[in-house]
Amino acid sequence: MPDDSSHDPQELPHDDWRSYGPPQLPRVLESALSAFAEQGYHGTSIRDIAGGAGLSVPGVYHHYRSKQEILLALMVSVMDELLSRSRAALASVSDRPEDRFDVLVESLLRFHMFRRSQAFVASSEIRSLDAENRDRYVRLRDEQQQMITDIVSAGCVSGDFATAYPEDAARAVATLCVGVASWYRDDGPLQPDQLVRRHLGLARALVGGT
Amino acid sequence: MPDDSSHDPQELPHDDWRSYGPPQLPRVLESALSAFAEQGYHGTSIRDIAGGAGLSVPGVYHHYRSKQEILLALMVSVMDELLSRSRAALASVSDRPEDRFDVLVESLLRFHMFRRSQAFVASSEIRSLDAENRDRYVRLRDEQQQMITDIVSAGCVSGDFATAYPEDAARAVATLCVGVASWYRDDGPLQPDQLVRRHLGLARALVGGT
Amino acid sequence: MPDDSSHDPQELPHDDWRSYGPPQLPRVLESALSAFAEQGYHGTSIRDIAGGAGLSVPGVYHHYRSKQEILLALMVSVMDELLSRSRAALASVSDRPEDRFDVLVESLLRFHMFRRSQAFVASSEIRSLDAENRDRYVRLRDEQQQMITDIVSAGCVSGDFATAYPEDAARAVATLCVGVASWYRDDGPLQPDQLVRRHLGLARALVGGT
Amino acid sequence: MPDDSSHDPQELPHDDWRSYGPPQLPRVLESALSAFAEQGYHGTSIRDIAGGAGLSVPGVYHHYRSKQEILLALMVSVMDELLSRSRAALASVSDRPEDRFDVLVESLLRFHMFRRSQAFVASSEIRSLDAENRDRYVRLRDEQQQMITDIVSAGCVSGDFATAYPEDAARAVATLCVGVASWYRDDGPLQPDQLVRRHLGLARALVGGT
DNA sequence: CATGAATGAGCGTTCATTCAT
DNA sequence: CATGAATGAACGCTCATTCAT
Repeated sequence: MPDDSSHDPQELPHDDWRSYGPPQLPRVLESALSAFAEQGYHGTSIRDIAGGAGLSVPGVYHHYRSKQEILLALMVSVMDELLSRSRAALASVSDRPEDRFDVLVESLLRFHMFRRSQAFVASSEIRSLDAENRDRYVRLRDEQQQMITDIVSAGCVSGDFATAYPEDAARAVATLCVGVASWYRDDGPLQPDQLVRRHLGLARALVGGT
Repeated sequence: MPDDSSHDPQELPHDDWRSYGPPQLPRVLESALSAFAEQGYHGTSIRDIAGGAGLSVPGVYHHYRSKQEILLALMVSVMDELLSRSRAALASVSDRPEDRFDVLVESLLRFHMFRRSQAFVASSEIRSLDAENRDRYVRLRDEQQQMITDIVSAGCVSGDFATAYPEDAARAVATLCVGVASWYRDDGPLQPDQLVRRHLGLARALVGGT
Repeated sequence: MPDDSSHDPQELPHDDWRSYGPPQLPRVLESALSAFAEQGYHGTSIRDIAGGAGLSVPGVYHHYRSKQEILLALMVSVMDELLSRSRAALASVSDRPEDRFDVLVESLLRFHMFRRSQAFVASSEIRSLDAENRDRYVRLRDEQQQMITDIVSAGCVSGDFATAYPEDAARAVATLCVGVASWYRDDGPLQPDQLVRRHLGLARALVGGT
Repeated sequence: MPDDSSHDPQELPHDDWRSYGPPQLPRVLESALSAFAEQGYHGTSIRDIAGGAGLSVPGVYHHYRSKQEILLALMVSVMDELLSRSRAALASVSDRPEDRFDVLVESLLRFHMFRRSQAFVASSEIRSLDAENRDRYVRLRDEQQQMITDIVSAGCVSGDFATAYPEDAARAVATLCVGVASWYRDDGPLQPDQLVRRHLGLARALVGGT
């Protein structure tokens, strides 16, 4: 099994969490990503993946032990990058809940714009993970959700936010950001910064901020 | 091919759009629904569907010409019920944008609570529809989205709502309601009326209502 | 799964244990038998079996759940016929150990001549059975071996046989009979009755009979 | 291709044909042997063999051109050792048929005890040899069988043996000895010398010796 | 509607084998 | 000898679908 760790986003601390180059996925994952995004995990064959990666079928199995392992590698890599960028975003601001909220939402929005298909696959193929892998993955996702909830709760305590139901609001914020991956297009009418500004406004409204 | 139109929800005008009995799907669709919800369209075999419906495989083909036709029938039936309930909800109130918004959002929320798996499958399996069927279905879905956008726009004109970007806000409202299907559980901590109240508040915040 | 019990040798009591018609195996087993005999279980593909049976690959799976199940069905059917004929043979003679020995050996010899490939596959593919199936099969085989051992032991007690090591001798007798399946040919120089006579002589010598 | 002839048993004249050290097979053949013994030739992959030998897959191909060549090398080496020991055994006694018979049977028995899996694989995988290799191997095996037949025939002429069908008896003797490989265990109840004594008795009985 | 039988195509996976380094 | 990368062919098995009864 080859060493793919060079592609592991953890190794690249996303101190510049706002900048997105082209995703650095190994060929097989790249191919699997677009196939899963279009046809889903079960609708994609190893031959599809191999073809998209310019490999033969056994060539794919040289790198990954099974189709399931490809899915897992893909989803973990996505979640790793998301978490890494979220942490970097939070590390770049003060302790004020408002600032922390803004920067985290912005990071989520940008990720769901610029890693559209990754984010989409990661959220839609959880059920295709084996029980064990699913547990492992869900823990990562919950960690991300908790980051939002914690900030919203802190903001309620501090009086920066006014929602009576911080957890519901936090979930709505996450839903809003994740939803972006379902409709955003690079070539759409909305410029990234525009999108961020507008949706940050919506997110603030959800938590009863100013 | 037998006539299944007797199951068409359009025939039952949902004048009581708030009340949800058990869904009235033919056995095959019922079985397909839960299978698609758990494993997706491509992860489900005709044998799965037949087994779940207590039918033989040819028995399934007696009712539907293909697996694709099952998916289409299911998705159209879901959308029909959703639209039918939305129209009934709107028909039950005045012309005031605030009332219309509230009632439509409430209807959407209730549908995504009480037709959880239907709504989930309908939104996640669009890509599994044939090109032709997909067009047909998307038109229905756009119709639903347009209902929200129209009301939000009207509210902005009338001064009831204050958002600067009615279309983005309307989409966020829809995302919020659809998202409910992803996490709501009958046996969860939130009572239906409670959920409606809280999320109606969130929806109003999104459009800058009071 | 179709009912193959009509081919089950247990249902035809082999009261005429000496007479061998053509084997009455279902087409799939017939095909598997000759393929296994020539190339072994692992050297035989489902496509080989299907082709030999005049079926498509799924056609084979309509009758048997797996390749392993084919092997098991084959081996059990062989052992059933062998045991059934052995019992019939013993049931046809007196209690005298000499008679019982002669008739059992004759039955074994004839079986290994006229069910050559069956016997060969049954003895050579035990290792290809799953652990569970192997246990089940080995019990049947031990039962057959025990029939010989019991008779030899009885003959030693009665003084009909003179061997000092009845168990070793009984195993040698079985080895002798089973070995026939490795070299006997229908079109060989030795007539069946001739073969039986000569090898019955050898078997008697092994137990120190007269 | 490296020269493996240093492992060729012909170079170690088995003048002490009774003594068995651990088998001196090259690692690849050693690994192939145990794999073939357990799962058969077709049930064994090159990766199995490589793993068992502590080699990489290309490492195996460094020593042998193909899987088939491994099988051939293994079977020839087994047969070489068997024949070499048989000749050494015969060279150690007088011309008396009885002595020659005893010593040859003893050698065969010991070989099938102490080279159990070798003997088993050699006899069960003949069908897995290519046509050409099979011919070459069968000639060796026939040579071994002929040694027995010749001695039995000589004993009949000299009056030492009393069987009316020397060839059948000789084959039965071989079958008896070969059969030992199917059930003998190092840790079984029968000591090697005991086993030899008892089975020599059985072999003598087969040829009508005293 | 059921059962039973069937099939072409395709599934995920592994095979023996090769070559560059 | 190892590692790493690769491949055409084949593996056991399942797919959606059909037809006769």
